[in-house]
Amino acid sequence: MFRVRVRDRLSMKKKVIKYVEKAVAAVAAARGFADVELSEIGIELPREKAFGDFSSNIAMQLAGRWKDNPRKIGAALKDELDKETDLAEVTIAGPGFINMRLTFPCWHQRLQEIIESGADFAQLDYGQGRRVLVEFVSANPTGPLHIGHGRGAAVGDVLARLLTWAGFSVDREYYVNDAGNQMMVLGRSLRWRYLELQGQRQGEIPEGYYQGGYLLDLAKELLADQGAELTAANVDEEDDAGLEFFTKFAADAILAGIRDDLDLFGVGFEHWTSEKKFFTSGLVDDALADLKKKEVLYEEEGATWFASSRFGDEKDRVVVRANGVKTYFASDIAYHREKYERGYDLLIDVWGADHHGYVPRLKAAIEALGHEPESFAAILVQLVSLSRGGTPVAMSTRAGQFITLEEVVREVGKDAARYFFLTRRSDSQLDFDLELAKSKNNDNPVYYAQYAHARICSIFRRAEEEGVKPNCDRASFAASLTLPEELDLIKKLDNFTALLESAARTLELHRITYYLDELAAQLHSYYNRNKVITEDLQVSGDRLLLVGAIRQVIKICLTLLGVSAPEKM
RNA sequence: GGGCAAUUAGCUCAGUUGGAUAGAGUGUUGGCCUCCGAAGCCAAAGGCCGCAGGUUCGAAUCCUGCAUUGCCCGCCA
Repeated sequence: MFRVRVRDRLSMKKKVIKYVEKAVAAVAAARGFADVELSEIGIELPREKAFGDFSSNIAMQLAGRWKDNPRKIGAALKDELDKETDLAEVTIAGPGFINMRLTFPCWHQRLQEIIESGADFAQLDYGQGRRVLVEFVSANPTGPLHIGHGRGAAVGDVLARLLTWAGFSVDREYYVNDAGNQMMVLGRSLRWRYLELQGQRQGEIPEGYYQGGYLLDLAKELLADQGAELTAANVDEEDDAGLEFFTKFAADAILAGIRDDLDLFGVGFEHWTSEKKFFTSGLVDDALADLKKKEVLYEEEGATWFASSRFGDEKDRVVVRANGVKTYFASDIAYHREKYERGYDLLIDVWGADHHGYVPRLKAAIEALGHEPESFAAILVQLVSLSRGGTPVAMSTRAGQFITLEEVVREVGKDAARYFFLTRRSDSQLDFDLELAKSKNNDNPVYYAQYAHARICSIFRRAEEEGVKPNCDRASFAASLTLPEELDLIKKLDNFTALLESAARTLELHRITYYLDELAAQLHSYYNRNKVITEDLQVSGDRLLLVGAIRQVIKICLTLLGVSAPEKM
């Protein structure tokens, strides 16, 4: 495998931090202060453009420590900063903010770096090659994926894309919950449908069984394929000896359907891991033995408990029931233990938000096993409520009345569905309106960004017709880009690395869609105000550089989101 | 009863480590195509950042209490 080279050099912010650090060190030395905690230096993008490109509150921070007036300290720092040739202007404002403005050539050079980085721009070495396992969807193979699973799928997949981009080595994993009671119920439900088809059962399917119509379809399939081969033992409802056949048939078929749906949604997995494997291979026993060795298990009332409360959980949890059956939690401990053994440095689980109470106990287990609690993160994904043109659509998994992911993707398209799921932070509730997501010509947010991309492509097609080319001359590169909105656009592009780093650090994906939306808005606004292709060759050539760089970043964003970047719409 | 989270414009939501005059979309009202794509742009109106205290140069952001809402609290998975 080739190693991805980090092509982005310094973002402007990091450059400015260096200047400020240097100035602080100089002033500190002059005042006889030895060490200053330089990590505390904060550089911000001011809200008001008039304040400059960057601003620092360091003078106010130092004021307390040095027992001096912040504006005085600011003035001393300004004297140092004025020596930097990249800084066009340094001013002290308000209570002691230091506002800095960079020179035009400085920004033009930054644009050049961005363009030269090409499709790799803003790739980070934040992850430093550490191995991450993102586990998501992991829906029980008892029915088709619904829209809630779709959100989890989008979040997990984009998380994996983002972390890969940020320098981690990432694998995606689907944990197949193919052990336990619900699989028995699945088998019984299919068996009942099968018998119904043969006229041996009438009326409503019993309470507690899976009611969805997909089981009836499966039963038909089963009857057509191999119905004749089923023995009396297979269909004996008194004795579950033959149940395994139905369970396996249903689970395999449903899992295959799930794979197809995810494929349609643009989501693939490196690993599909079976829960059953953990019981049959003795991995659960190994994990429990490990915990026992660490002296965090005890017996009480016939059951075996894990002392999770010692690690911050609110109470201890049962791992082996009094009847000798190991709990789901026990297999989950074994599962996560095995993930670490496979060599992953960081585990990320994407769960439904109703599982939030489960986080402390799993974290406790991870800590008890000797791993850093920070090496595990659970991303909680809130429910999706579905509506159509403003009126809610009722959903009930048990009653089998729900809109499947497949239906949604076929109706609104992969791009719109994915984008919609990522416009809000994952732990806040989301209303998904089918009509809105489907609308192709007005209110749909996904088209806003795609349109910006297509629009730039259109400009380039036009430029080619007119024989105008981007300005590649190093001496005059981008030199005519001096409008405030042009500099704002370069700043926005410059800030992309910081944006991705914060998204990767916090695991918050909505930051990408917000950034993309803002960048597209700036582009549209610029386009409406200024013509890219003009009589002036230098201006046209420079503006093509700028919009070309914007197209590049929009495409990176869309790719990270798994959304297409069309050249025409 | 205990725990976790949330509360920002009519509605849906952003708001990096505490920073300067609080942001977007949508909705409402009014403008912009003889001009590179109007799936776009511009402007106006709209706020006790749930309430009350505290911390400090400075709070939507941190702390405490209260109110309201959602979720979780099984030897289920």
